[in-house]
Amino acid sequence: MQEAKSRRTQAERRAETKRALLEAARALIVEKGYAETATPEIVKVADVTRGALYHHFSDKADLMRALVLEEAASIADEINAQTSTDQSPLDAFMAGAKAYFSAMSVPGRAKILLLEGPAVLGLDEMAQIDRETGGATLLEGLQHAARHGALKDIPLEPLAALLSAAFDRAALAIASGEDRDSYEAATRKLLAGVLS
Amino acid sequence: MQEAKSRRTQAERRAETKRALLEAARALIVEKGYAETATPEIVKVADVTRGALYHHFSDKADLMRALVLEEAASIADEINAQTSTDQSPLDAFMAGAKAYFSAMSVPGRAKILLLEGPAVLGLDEMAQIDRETGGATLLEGLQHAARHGALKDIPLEPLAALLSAAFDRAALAIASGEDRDSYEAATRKLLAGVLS
DNA sequence: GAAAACAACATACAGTCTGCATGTATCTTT
DNA sequence: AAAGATACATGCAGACTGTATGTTGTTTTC
Repeated sequence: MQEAKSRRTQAERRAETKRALLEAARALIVEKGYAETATPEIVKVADVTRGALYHHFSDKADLMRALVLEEAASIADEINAQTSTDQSPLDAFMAGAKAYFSAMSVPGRAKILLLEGPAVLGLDEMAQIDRETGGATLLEGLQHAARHGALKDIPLEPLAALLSAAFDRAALAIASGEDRDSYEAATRKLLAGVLS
Repeated sequence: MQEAKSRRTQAERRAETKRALLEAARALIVEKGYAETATPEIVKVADVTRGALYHHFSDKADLMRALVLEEAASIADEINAQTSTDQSPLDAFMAGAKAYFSAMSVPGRAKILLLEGPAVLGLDEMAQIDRETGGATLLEGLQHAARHGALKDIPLEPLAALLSAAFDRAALAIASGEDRDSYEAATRKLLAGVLS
């Protein structure tokens, strides 16, 4: 029987401090924003030193990047878990939208992914993360609908981008405490119009 | 005849240094972003001292606020200048959207108003500025359309928010060099669907 | 099962930035 | 023209970031 703290394997040490750092950073950044959250404060909450932070992350933005990647992966997982059986195109889209809104309703997630993330990492890198994490679902849905006759002569990628922006806005509003049903109704109206 | 530099009135002095600061800040922030633009650099380009900056603006964010207000006012002016004669609802919306895209195409403006602004001032303050500057046009258009029968049982404010987000995204894409016609076509599709 | 090698931290420091406090020049008022 | 106000200049304190260097804990090698 070995003591509680000693004799940890290196992998365990790594994982534990990284976890502590990510959780501390998440809480502080959600509360006060990235720019107002200083690294001395993060490591104080995480109960490690700044040396550990800069050992695991190349700089403060890199820590933010790790946070964004985690949240993006969680979103993708939660949406994939809600495997929608095949329905009408509109219902399929709305099911996806609702799953997205639910996943984005996890406290702090919308702020990290839709506000602080783009500000810190830039739109380009956020778009790339979105793509790699599984963000092309919307475009694929539109392409599928287009193959069945609808959306003639409409450029699909721009349309997907616009719809995505609208969904993000809805998610942000819902996360901010606005009435969920209203935003879902507006979302449905938007989708129904596009698919008509 | 008085010398070129001396004998300026206080109002002139104020206006000139404020202008120099705003222009220097604008150029640097557009180029490198707000966080990466330091006040020593701004005053160097503006050819004044940091004392002048902090005399005219309460802090760095306040300078950014002034920049945002200027750009927002310019946008409003440019859109109002394009007084659209009364047309069909869809055409009226599209005329407004195109005017918005044009106004947002001024170099740097989209970055200031849609990226850096929200990051520095927060979404709430940006929304307030938008409202005060004349951003309710979209909602008014929807309300007008609703009075003529369309949009039954659809919550208009959320819908306006979603459309606004889509427009912003289109403006950002166009400002980033994406194909303007494609985004206008997608915008039209979105609007046509909503108004159908 | 030591000792060497390595990974995971801890500490100290240099450079920079922000905001303020205090000093000086320029303009306005009387 | 003197007094007051306004516009700016300079200097400083505190804080923060990133790095360089030192130390502790873990794994590997013989």
